[in-house]
Amino acid sequence: MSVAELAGLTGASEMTIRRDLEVLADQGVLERYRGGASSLLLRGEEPPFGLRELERPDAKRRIAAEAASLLADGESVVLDSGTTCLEVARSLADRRLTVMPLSLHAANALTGAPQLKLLLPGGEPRPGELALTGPLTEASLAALRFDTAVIGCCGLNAADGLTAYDLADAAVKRAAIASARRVIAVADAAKFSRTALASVAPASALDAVVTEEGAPEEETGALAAAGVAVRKV
Amino acid sequence: MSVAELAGLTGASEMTIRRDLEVLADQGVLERYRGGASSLLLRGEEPPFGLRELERPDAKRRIAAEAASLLADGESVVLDSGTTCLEVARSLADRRLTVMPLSLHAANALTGAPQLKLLLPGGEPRPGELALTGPLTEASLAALRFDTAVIGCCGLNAADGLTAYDLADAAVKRAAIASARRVIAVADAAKFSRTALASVAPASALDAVVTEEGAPEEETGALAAAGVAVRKV
DNA sequence: AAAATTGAACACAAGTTGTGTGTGAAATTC
DNA sequence: GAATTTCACACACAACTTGTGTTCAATTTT
Repeated sequence: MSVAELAGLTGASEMTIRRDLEVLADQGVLERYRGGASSLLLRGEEPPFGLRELERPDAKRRIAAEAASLLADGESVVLDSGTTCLEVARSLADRRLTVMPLSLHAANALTGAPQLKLLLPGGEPRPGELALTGPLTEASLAALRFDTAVIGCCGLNAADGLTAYDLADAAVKRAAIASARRVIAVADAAKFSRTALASVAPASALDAVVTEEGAPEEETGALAAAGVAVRKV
Repeated sequence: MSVAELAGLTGASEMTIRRDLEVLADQGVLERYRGGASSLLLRGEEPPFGLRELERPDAKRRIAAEAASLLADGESVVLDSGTTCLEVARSLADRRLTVMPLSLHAANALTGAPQLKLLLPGGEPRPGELALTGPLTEASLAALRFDTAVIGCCGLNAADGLTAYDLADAAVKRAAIASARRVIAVADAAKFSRTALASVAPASALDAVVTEEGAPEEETGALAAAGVAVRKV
């Protein structure tokens, strides 16, 4: 895509296009070259956090509210990384809970929550995503036992189970699931038609899935048949 | 202090005073009652983070830059909590280092640093301060060995050593010092005339102190006599 | 019951952010 | 090496956000 082409398509000036491309290049979304830029996504990779957060915010908010309603006051919760789980964090701000978020985005959303006991795992924040990963994270999780784990994912279906794009992320999710008595997965409709590289857990490891009305019947039916409580909002 | 009194002193309207008082009350700086508010500081306690960050930012920046210059590329550094250390974090953003910040403020300042390897300890972020404390933090530190620790403090002098207001904080500082080969303290001039509740370490535990020109001669001299390299900027 | 205080709604000013234009410098192409 | 394109800086301008003041009804206090 050339700068002139983008300017023509958007109606913005070339200067604006250049400025925006520079920001996106810094985010790692695209590669800049003289006269234009080429996308670095689209190759089965995950779009960057900033872009994903703009996708269907209303659906995520509804799913998050429903997941939050499944938590009882006083519970201890481990909260996964990702945009949907960040929304869950936001809807937990006024609750009385013990929460361990697995990303700095969620942690920042929860600092200042008056009644919430916030607990951070150690680890290395992945650039952009700010998901905490690595041996420190896994060690922190291994040392604790939570009432509930709220897990996000990149792909989810009965056949492949819960999958993630990033191997380090998948290991953390697995550790979170292992250290929780109850596992709730949050997933919008698009997740059911996707399977990512890293396998996290079979569908049978989940106690409940919160999704939306648009989720394909055959997939949610198969999950229900596997003993997972499916809630559509 | 009554609302009308404050409005008279500042020249602002009562509505503005009320709004500002509400913010400060949320921060825990003061207690609101009908007709006015009373300060919760001034009792030898530490003013809240937001206020401290506005105090002498230029001096902190100079001290931070000097401390940063003492670090060599490639080093592993544990970086304490507090406003001065937050400034150190900012001046580390373009360096090639491994950094473990002990507060979420510093962590947020360093996400996005391209060449920096960021490592987070676990722990509970103290409200406002966002300093990570507790057994998880101490365990994370105990498992690691750093080249250098950059430590802030509430009070520092040759007689009482390095002191902090918060007991949990002091324990974390002690753990950070114990897991580093070299210890650099950063302290503006005011710290030398103050001794806080919790004792962290004797002055002899420090390898270097970075402070400013206004620091009292007798104190810096006593530190130098104890074998501490003192740098004034 | 009367007085004082408060919070909400609206209007307004100031500061911030994003955008466009013009210019000269730098890089690429022929 | 000259011509052309692309880029980056500077400034001007508009849209938006933020903070402030006013008014007014509701609440609390005396």
